[in-house]
Amino acid sequence: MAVTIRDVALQAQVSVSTVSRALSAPGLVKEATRQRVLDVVAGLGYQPNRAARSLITGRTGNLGIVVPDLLNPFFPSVLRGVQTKAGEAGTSVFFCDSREDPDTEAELVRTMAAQVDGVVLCASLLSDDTIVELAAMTPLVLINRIVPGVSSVLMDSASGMDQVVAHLESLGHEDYTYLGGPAAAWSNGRRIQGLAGRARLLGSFEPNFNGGYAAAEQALGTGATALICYNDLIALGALAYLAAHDVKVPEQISVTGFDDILYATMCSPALTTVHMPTEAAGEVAVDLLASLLDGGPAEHRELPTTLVVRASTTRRPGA
Amino acid sequence: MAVTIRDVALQAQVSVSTVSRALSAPGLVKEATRQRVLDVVAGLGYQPNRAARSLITGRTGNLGIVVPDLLNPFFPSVLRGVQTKAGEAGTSVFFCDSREDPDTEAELVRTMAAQVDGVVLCASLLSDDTIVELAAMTPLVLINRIVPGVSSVLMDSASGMDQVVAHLESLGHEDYTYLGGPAAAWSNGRRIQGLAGRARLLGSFEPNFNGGYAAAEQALGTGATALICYNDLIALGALAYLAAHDVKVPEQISVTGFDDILYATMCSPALTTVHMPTEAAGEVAVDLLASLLDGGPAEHRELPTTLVVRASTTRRPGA
DNA sequence: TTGAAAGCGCTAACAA
DNA sequence: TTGTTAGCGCTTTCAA
Repeated sequence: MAVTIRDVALQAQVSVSTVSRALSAPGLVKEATRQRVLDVVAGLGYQPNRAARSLITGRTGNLGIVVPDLLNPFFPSVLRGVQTKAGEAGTSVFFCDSREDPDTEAELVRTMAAQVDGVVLCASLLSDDTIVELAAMTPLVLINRIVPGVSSVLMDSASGMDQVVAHLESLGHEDYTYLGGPAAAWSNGRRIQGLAGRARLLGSFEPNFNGGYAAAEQALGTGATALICYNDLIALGALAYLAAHDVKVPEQISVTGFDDILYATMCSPALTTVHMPTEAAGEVAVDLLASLLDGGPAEHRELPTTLVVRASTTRRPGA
Repeated sequence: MAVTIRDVALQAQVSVSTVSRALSAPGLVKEATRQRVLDVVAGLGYQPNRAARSLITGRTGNLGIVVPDLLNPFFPSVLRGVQTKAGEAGTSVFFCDSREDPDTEAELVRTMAAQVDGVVLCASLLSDDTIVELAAMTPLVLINRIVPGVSSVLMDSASGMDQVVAHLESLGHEDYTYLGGPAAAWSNGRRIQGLAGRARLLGSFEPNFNGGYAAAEQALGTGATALICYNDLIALGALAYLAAHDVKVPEQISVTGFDDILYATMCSPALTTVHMPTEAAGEVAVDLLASLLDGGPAEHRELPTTLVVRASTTRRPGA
């Protein structure tokens, strides 16, 4: 077996409790003793057994994150933020992908709950009630979702959408269609709010490339001069459909996305979209979780979004 | 506190050992007893404490994966495969992103080692020696890397590269340039092997969009009629550079990628690239890890790659 | 087929 | 400032 706290105690000629304290409550040990212990620890390469520690403290030192779709670049970026912040605190992170399925999502959170100190739930498709129930089971922080009494961090969709519409109107557009995401997605509702009735609503579509391709097909008949998409993946799908049908973007029709994933810069035309501070959101979520674990109250943070104007939007044809 | 094994024992009127056996060694318990225990377990919603179990068995029921860059869509896809397979066995997965830094990578594996049953190391930038050392510390499975004595699963780059070159030659190309990835990346060496001296070598470049943009700038002077890129992200960067400088792809110059990330279908022109079975690789890695944990020997698996011809390649100009 | 009891490695009273 | 000791919740001998 690996080296235990007793080996360290023996070699440092102190009791196990002194070793334990030297490591986790340095203030309670005489400096000289502490140094001796630390030397032995380093020499032996001792690493405390997390299971044993966890058994006593009730803390695991782990946290979990569940996202709807790892293949949407939006989410790995959130993961990265979570890992960065958690890593600083020596916390490890479990991940899970619910594949856009609410039942799987709830199941995953329940499973995780047993082995983490808390979980970050991203773009949840669950009902408010289920979320509240889950939050009673384990410290929970929501990303891009608001449920009363549950901590959350929001990348402000409504304001982002507002910027999109303002941008299109400044270009003379008057008739635009919103290609909506999943009905169960809270962000979708939020974006529709941001539209404030100023757009024709279509959808719901799957929030991925194929969904966008299908969406564009439906949208083309509406006579809209601009397509506002639920997210970049849908926008990219729409772009592909339009290209395949010789509809020029942005000359004939403008297209906007949401999220500002890496691809939004790479595609052609580059996508006008709303930038979301994904990594920052992940980091803030970890902070909120930490404050929850310290016994703090549920908190809500809002992160600003910014419209990034690229090549997929231009003046309304004939305007 | 949560419900413990004693609560179950009490209510089922058996000893704790019987409960334990009913749960983890059903054969050793009379069927009727077992059923009674199971009923109580369900009724109470009992979940065994993993820390306590782990303390005794020495197994954590967790595994870890470290990848160089979560923002490269190639890796989330591997993650997904790992999670899928691990989830089936009730195993949870820790993830870490090394940000393309070998020191960080080694550090992450060492940290993980203490709290997982094994780790999957993806596209490692470490030296063979370090990897061997790590493998002595914890069960280890490599993805896209071969080190003698260490389990690994390979998506066959050399053959993929061979297909790329054969494809270009069938289109009449004679002069092509390879835009290389990181020198420390084993896959890069492997791909160069696959080229078998048939291409001009340029690089190394960062394996991302910016790297590709810079790479194309250098490559344009070489007079090559085709650019073979280390990965799709580099190819995408190259595409962007070429578009910005009015070089028509594929009319003036053909471009190929590697990995077949989702975006390779979405870009314009859609990218001719080598499809990598990423999710499958993740799943196989988990299998290999499991066999390692069962005391099996280090194994090596190779997964086939296939060239996917899309719109970014065509006949050599003037051919 | 079952139960009693001894720990796994650690932390946290409680004493000294 | 340090040591002694009693468990945390579970699995696994060993006996019955």
